[in-house]
Amino acid sequence: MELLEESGETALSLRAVARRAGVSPAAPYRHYADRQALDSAIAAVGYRELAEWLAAAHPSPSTPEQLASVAVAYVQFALERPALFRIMFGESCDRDNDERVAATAAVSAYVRSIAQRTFPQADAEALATAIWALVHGLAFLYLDGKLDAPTPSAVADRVTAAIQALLTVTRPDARPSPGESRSGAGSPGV
Amino acid sequence: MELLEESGETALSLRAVARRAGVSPAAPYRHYADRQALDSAIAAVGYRELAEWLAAAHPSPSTPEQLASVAVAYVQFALERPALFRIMFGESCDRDNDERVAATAAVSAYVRSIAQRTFPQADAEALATAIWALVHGLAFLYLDGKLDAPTPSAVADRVTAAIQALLTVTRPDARPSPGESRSGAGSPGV
DNA sequence: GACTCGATGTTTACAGTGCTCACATTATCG
DNA sequence: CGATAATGTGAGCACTGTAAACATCGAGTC
Repeated sequence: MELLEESGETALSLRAVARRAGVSPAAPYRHYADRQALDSAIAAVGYRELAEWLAAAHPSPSTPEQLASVAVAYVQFALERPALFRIMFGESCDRDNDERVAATAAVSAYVRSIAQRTFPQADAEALATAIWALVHGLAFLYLDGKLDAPTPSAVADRVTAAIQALLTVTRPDARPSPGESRSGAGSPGV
Repeated sequence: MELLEESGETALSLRAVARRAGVSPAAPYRHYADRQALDSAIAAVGYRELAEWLAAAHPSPSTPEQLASVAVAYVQFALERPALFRIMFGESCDRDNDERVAATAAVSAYVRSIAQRTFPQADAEALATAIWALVHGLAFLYLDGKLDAPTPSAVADRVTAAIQALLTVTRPDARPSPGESRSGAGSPGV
């Protein structure tokens, strides 16, 4: 974890960990089966810290505004600890790691409870999935620079705006406009 | 690209590319400055293929249902070509790579045009961000096994359900309590 | 045609990595 | 106290990214 905070994810190696611990390069293999096991262990810790971080933003959100503040916290976590976040989510998950599955299940349950509390009338399962995905996607798009993140507060504003936008969209009683598709104007160019 | 499809992202190395090309280990350096440059080039191709893939799902969506079909396509792309998708989004983006920024800008514009067409009355910018994030998040959560993906059609169903759930949520009349800023004041450590 | 020069490829080399194995040390507990 | 499990060590292998010096080859010019 120290290495991650100091020098990012590329600096993380079993050998570097060994050096930091003042121990021979092979020693870590007594504690972690392989590199992936180390990653899983770190990720598990990360999930727990993420849960605490979110709870600190709001222990039990029950309004869209409170939900938004937790969403902002999620994105902030990703941006403040990018290396950790990438290890938590940017790799194929080792599904055999119990610690790891338990921790992610906890996050998942937490999101579901928020969804249920905030929108009791909705399909909680689907809504929870959607909310987690929305927030998770925002985090990654910012992390990858697909969305500009000039200042933390600008990010916070855009996150809340995005959530606001989705929640306030009223389903247009879809009568497809007779004129129909404005010629390929919106097709993906490139 | 061949290497990616055949053996996943871990099999991708400059040396492996050289071998595949029947050429010495140092030869690729005449074409790519370093490993990251190779990744960027691959990613740029990936963005273009993603754009085509989405356009194939629906050339210019203008209803929530059509939007959902494009969303499903996005997630499918991620699941069918995980290694490519991870290179496109799972690494810190090299912002100096022109090809790359252009391609992602195109995707971004594409999403915005969909948002605008489908929900003309909404804040297009924010909504586009939200939709992209939602879909992107779904893709990553599935990719990482945070959401179970038993069959492609089950995934498709859950993706549409998630979008449906978000779009049909009616906003409960919860007016922001006075004094609470909407940009997430109350979240820790900002 | 000879000649230059830029693009491309080759060789060799170095440092860092994951990982294994045989061996040493230490700690714990019966 | 001594057996035994836990932990650490060293050397070594195959692989990676990257660099530098050297070779080749092709297109265009005199």
